[in-house]
Amino acid sequence: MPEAKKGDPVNVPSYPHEVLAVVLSVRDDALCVLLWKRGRSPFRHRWALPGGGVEPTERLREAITGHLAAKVDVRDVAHLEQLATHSAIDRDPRARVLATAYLGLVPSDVRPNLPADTAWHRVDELPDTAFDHHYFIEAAVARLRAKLSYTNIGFALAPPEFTIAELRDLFSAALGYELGATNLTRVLTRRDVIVPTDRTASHGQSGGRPATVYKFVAHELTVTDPFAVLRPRR
Amino acid sequence: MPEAKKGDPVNVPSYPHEVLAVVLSVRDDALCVLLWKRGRSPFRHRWALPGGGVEPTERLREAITGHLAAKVDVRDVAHLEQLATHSAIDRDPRARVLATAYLGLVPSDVRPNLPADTAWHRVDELPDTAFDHHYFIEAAVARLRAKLSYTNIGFALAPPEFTIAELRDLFSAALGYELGATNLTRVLTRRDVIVPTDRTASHGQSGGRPATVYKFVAHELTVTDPFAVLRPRR
DNA sequence: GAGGTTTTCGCCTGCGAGTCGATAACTAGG
DNA sequence: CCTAGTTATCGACTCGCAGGCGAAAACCTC
Repeated sequence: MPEAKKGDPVNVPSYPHEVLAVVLSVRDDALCVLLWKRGRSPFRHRWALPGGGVEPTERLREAITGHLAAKVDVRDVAHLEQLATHSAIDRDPRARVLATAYLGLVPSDVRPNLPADTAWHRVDELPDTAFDHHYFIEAAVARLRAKLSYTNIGFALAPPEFTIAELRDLFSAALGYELGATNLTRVLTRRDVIVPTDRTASHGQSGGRPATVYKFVAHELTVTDPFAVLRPRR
Repeated sequence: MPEAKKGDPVNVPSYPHEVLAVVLSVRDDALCVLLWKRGRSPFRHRWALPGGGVEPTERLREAITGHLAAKVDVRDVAHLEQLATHSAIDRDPRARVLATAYLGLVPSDVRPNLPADTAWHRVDELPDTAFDHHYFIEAAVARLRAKLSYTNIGFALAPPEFTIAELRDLFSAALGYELGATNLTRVLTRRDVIVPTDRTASHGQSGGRPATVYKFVAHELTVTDPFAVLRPRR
């Protein structure tokens, strides 16, 4: 319970506050979310987002990073951004708890050792989830899909290096619909989001021309300016 | 202090939580934010965002709506959306206080009667602000400017009816740069964001052809799909 | 009705998205 | 070693929308 340090005391009400993470990743050609099966009431045996409380010395981002460490190696989370804060009075039947959710992304090539009660679930076949967690999941998926179109956020879903075919499959899985490899390549290279390396991959598949290996230019989020509309005159 | 109601108690720490509002509007051809001059320490005489605590019966949105009622007529706020939650340990020198900020928009034609300690400030000439409030303001301005390009959010800044010239001035002020009226009209009409009415405005100016009066089609936020990239194949 | 002012329309440019087919570059099997 | 099969990549094309400019329209005032 924090105490006033100096000046007039702060006179705003306090509430328990938790952080949650919607960790998304592409597994087996489908966009998946990391869920954890609750062992205790309420919502016993229902699937829930990983998360927990915030220590007095932690900021929200540090708190969710700490809670995730128990599930996946922290270095596996390639991107983490705040999503939203929910405040419905009865979102937790036990007491009023405010919740701030984060969106986390894990590249498709990392295969964290998950605890027994934790598993990936396809976002298009979600089980019943605990509390209001499905709202957070929907918001996270919508945000990811939107940002795939106008940012380089794909870097957080893809392996360090990949072929165009792999990237197309990755984007198709994340977006939920098929798309053409030709155009994907042109768009992402013209925007300087991806670049070809000088190597090729024999791909292990049944023959065929070896594919050029590509990589993302940056591993921090950059935005391709949203629209050509409403640009500065002249 | 809320108590456990049923099941195992919630065991996550509590923190004072406040809501803040970044209320933006175009005044005198400039994008402005509504600020309030603090009368007490800390940050005495510095400008701060309106806001306050959250009552146990209120959700965050209801709380900020209530606090805003003291400054502007609630019906004047044409759009309200959550921005972000800040959690820096010492963002308030008195105690640790979490803060959730909202973005509010007020049409340029409404002129609320402001209390004596409250005023509009141009966002390009901000005074020193209290706490971490300038971060919220920067985020709000960036969000508004981005959304002007790919949503119909202009409805919340514009009067119910307007001419193209007025709308161009409004967008120019909000975006911070000049733009052409021709293209603005075409883009917004093609997207069905604005429609012409059957009336014209003599405009009160020094002669000239009367301008067609336009209006926004919808008064709720709608999104023009973000990009043509990465569209479904076929 | 003449001159000035402002809006609006039509035509032009250009670029990026998207498609399709042709060609390149390999593997496997005779 | 040659051929058939497979996959990747490139080039040529279409199309729709952003953006600009100038001419014409529609008013006002004197």
